[in-house]
Amino acid sequence: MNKELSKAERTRQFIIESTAVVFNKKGYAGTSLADLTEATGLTKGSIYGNFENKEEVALAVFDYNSCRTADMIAKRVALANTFYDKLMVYTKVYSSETLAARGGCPILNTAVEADDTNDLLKNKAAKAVLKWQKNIVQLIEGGIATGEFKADVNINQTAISIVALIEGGIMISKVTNSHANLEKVLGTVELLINQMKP
Amino acid sequence: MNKELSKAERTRQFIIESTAVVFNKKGYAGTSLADLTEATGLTKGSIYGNFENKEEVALAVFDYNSCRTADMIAKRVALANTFYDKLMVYTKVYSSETLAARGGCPILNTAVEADDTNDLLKNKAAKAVLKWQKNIVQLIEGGIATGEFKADVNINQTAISIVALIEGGIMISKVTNSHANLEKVLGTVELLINQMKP
DNA sequence: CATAAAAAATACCGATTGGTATTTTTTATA
DNA sequence: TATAAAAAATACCAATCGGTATTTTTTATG
Repeated sequence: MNKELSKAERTRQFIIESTAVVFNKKGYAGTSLADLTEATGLTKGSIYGNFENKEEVALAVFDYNSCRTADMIAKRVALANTFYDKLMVYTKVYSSETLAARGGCPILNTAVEADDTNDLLKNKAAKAVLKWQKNIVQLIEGGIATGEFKADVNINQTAISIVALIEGGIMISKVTNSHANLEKVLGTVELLINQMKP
Repeated sequence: MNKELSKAERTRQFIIESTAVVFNKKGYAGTSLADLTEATGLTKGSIYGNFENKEEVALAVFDYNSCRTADMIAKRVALANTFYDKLMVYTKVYSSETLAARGGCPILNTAVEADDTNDLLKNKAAKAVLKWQKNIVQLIEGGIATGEFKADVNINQTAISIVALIEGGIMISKVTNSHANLEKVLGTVELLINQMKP
């Protein structure tokens, strides 16, 4: 009786999901194997039966964490009718405080920790940033094609600046314990989007 | 013969300066005492004769790292004649790649690592962010007073957004190894500043 | 230059780190 | 339900962790 996934695959997924928050909060270096056994209720032997080492767990967890956010955004973007509304999804998603409870944005956390210490994690974070930027670029291009946005918009600069604002805003709001700060920054994201209108 | 500073004070400062980059690159959890002895050439006994523990070194290093940047900016701001030029200093300082060589912005690095793990470091990072924002607010207010900027500018939102853009831009450019990305983001900072003109 | 104080080095400590070899338990299938 | 394979637990490992007590060296001063 195959239940779609083998026992090993289910355990692997269970480990990833159970340790996703602790890795995002404590970082790769700050998370110990004891943290992993505590979060999962499993033993070291079991974890090492499913992963080669701590790094492999961290890499899988990053994929899980970043895909979680990306999938959620993609669904909301798909539901919006105009390219303007699709872009506005980003301000609404990050305005809700669900991300903070899970330790903030995994891209930001991983990028900042790994950029001088771990190339595999760094590359994953870099790809996630560029994919995000690319998605915004496509939404702007779509809006230009339909006439929602001006044709002379600086597409790449606007896209990367939206990402920078959101990530910077998350950092600021988390460290200052002030959601109001994030809302101000998201207000500027909205401003950038509105300025693209003809 | 007192040379201004006692031997202990000089050693303390030597430890701070010698470990400033390694702490900024590897983070608090990722930096071991072995890293500190290696960076200083001193022994553990010597380091612990001048600091109570690793945390106290990290706290002193954060102050040193953040003051270094803040002092450099303050000097450049003081030299600029208009409030517009004073604000533009931020885009020029972060455009130079000196920060990246030292592991990026210490405020960003510390805020992201410590926000869920170390309250003392987190509070220091938070204060540095708020002080930075306050400085920008004062420059905008100065510009409004002289008529350089419009009176109806959303001061706090603009100030916090400039900080968010720069910090987000640093994260993106470091993780993607692309200084061009930071320059695009700094272009948007310039845009925000220009939009305040009457 | 003798001497006391201060600073740095040495030599240690128990606890925890990431990781593995082996045994026990669980699972799936014939 | 017997059995073999797979998965999880146990028990262990050397190395490193942050930290300290003690000894040696350096420093400043009378």
